[in-house]
Amino acid sequence: MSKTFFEELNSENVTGVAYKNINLKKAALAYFANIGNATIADMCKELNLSAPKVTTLLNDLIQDGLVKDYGKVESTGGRKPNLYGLVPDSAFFIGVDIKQNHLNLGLSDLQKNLIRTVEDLPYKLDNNKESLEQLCHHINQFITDLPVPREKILGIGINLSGRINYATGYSYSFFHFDEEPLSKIIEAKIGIRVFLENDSRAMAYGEFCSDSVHGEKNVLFLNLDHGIGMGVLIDGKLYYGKSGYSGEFGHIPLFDNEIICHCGKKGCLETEASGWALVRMFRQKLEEGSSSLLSRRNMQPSEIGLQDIIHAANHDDVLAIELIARIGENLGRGIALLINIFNPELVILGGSLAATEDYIRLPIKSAINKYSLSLVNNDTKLKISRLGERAGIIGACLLVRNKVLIS
Amino acid sequence: MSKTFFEELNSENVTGVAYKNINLKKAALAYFANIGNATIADMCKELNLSAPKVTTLLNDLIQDGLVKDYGKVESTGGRKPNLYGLVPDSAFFIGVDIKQNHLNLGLSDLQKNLIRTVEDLPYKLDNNKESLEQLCHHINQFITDLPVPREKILGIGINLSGRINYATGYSYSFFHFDEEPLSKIIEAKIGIRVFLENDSRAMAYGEFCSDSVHGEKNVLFLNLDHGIGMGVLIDGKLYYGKSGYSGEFGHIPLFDNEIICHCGKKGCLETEASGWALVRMFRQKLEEGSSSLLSRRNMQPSEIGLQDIIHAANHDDVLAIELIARIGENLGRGIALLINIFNPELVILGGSLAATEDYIRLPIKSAINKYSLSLVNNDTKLKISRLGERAGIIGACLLVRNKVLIS
DNA sequence: TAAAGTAAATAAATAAATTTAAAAACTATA
DNA sequence: TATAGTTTTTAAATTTATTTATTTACTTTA
Repeated sequence: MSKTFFEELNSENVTGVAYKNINLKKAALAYFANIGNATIADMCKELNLSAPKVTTLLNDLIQDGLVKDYGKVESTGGRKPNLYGLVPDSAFFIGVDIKQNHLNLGLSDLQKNLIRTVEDLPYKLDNNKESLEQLCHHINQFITDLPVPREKILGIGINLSGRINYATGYSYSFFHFDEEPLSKIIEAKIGIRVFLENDSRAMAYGEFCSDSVHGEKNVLFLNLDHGIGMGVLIDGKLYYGKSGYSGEFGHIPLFDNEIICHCGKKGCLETEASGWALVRMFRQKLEEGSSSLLSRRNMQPSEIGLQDIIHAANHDDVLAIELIARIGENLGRGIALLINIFNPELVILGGSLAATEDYIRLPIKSAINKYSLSLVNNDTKLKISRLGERAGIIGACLLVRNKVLIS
Repeated sequence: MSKTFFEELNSENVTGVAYKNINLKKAALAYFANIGNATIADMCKELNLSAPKVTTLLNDLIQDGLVKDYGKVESTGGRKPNLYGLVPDSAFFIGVDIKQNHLNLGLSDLQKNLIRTVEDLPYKLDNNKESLEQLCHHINQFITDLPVPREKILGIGINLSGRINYATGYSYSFFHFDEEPLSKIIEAKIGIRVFLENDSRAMAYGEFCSDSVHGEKNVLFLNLDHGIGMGVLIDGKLYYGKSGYSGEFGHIPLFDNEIICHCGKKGCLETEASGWALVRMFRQKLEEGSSSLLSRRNMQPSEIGLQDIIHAANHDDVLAIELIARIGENLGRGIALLINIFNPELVILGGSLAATEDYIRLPIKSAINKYSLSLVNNDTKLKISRLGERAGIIGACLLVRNKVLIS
């Protein structure tokens, strides 16, 4: 029943009143999707329709199985209105967050509820066909294990790092073997619509939809991990740029050094302000004889990873805290620049480094004050991500939901 | 007649069918404003309405005096359609572009035609009440000299450099004497609605509406003058940020020098890549004994201004060309960063330095290639402004037109 | 506890839009 | 040059949405 509805939703060559009705249905669904449940009166205001029209519209959507009557709700005097909203289990979405060394998978329903997650599933992201095969296998396994019929899953959102052209479904940094776009290749193997997204942008979207954001329309999200990624919300919408490559904040030429970045250039922000840089600095300090919780545990410098340093900092390791402050200061200079350019209401720090909270936030904050115009930076709040590691799967699910439901 | 219409346009507390009709009128006007003239069939497609409805809508607008029938036009076989469009002289807009040492004024009609301009009117922009008084006087004089009745002028757009809060009408860098917003103060003295805008953003808008831009939706405009300003077009709309302070590209901390910028900070892009920087470098070179067209004309280093250097470069002065190339290289590093962040389709170079054309464009281009990711910068075209000095008044007029007509 | 007041939902009446059909204006081809 | 084919425009018919009025449901106050 609902399947025919989603077909109808994307049908072409519909004109006149039929077209308008489809659009009204979309608008109603989008409203429910964004706002949650609503009364007929709410919908009248939102959609500029009369009560009888909204009533028939809702009845149609109830017939389609997408909307249901949630019963009466309190009123400010007078007859209690009925509340209507989406039927949570009428449709589902899958989010896949591909990290360097593991996979996070999640399932959300129509009402944004995260029903099930599988986190830290061991998986090695390599740029070869076996790795891609493995990925599809994991996704398929996840789906077959779900207590949800396959046909109710309307789409899969996959987050991948590097250059992704969201619109065409091409990935340029990973799995770019064929003529066909990567999204189509995975789609063929799984049999459900696939949407690729840049990992940082997906995390950003997850965060934007969370309660970190209250009505702010211009927000920057920074994914502070080994690399530095960014997602930009402008006017309440994700910003892509021409081909979806926007937000390459990690590779802006901000330093005058001789360190070669992963991108092949010199002087990138990532060479002085990323997780890679932190690991490099940390190892170097140890080799120079500095002491740390980690060295006292007899770890070799070359064995030490980013997670170890973050963990050490959160256990009051002075060297880790010092170096994170240095990273933060460098990063803050970069963020100052973003604030001058974007005049955002809010900057959210996410990714694994954000777990060090004020150890990274405060140096960033003071660098922002130092390097950006005060009238401008007074406008901007600086927060730590609420969702942490989960931002990725949540964002992936919500993006697919949006794609299918709203646009 | 048309006056009552614009009142109706902004009337509140209108609901139901009356509200919808006002919205349709707005949509029709916006369509004409953006696209130009159109046939009934075009409007049907655009507004998703039936032919009879569009006919009555157009008749209403014709009654209001805003739209007229432009007669028949060629067809692809079959009956020739009638073309409808805005009545050019049913409404007018004034644009005022305030420069450091002069004023440009312009009048445009409803059809975007620039009817009259007064350029290079001597005026000294100082941050005091006399200067503000002078400004109002000039504007008033311009208006009384016009062959257009005052009541047909629906608004005045004023471009000012520095921090402008477009929404509230406050200017923070100039004329910030009173509690009241500057726009209201000028409005009171002239008796016509006033809209303030940041100068670079207004120029950007002028350029975006010109034929430099063909369907590109994500465009950056750089105002290369004494300072460096930027206007950003995102998804076809001007980007403001939280309070309208976005685009402070000149004050990003990109250099590690000891030069104090106008903003009070060190290391700003403006200290190494602006008109001010060019003048400083040029004077220094002369003092160090370098030779130039200008020194051979017996000009003292301290007398030399930006225009002189631009003029010299365009007359093949080697020193000027060399230093402009250096400025261009520094600027290019900044633009590379913007390209990484925005992935724009187009970057337009405007402002007085853009008049040196390839002398500035080519060094910028090569720095972009050097400092930004190639997959990203391959997406971006780099053009010199078409409108030159006029971008300001055109942008100011068009912004007011937009404000009154569309939003 | 009844009556007055308020808001939501529904029904009937009315207004407004779309559809369908027909007329008008033009092009292309036999 | 007449006729068939197109496309626009207008007119009439029909559908659809809005208004207005009424009923239902509940709150508040006398």
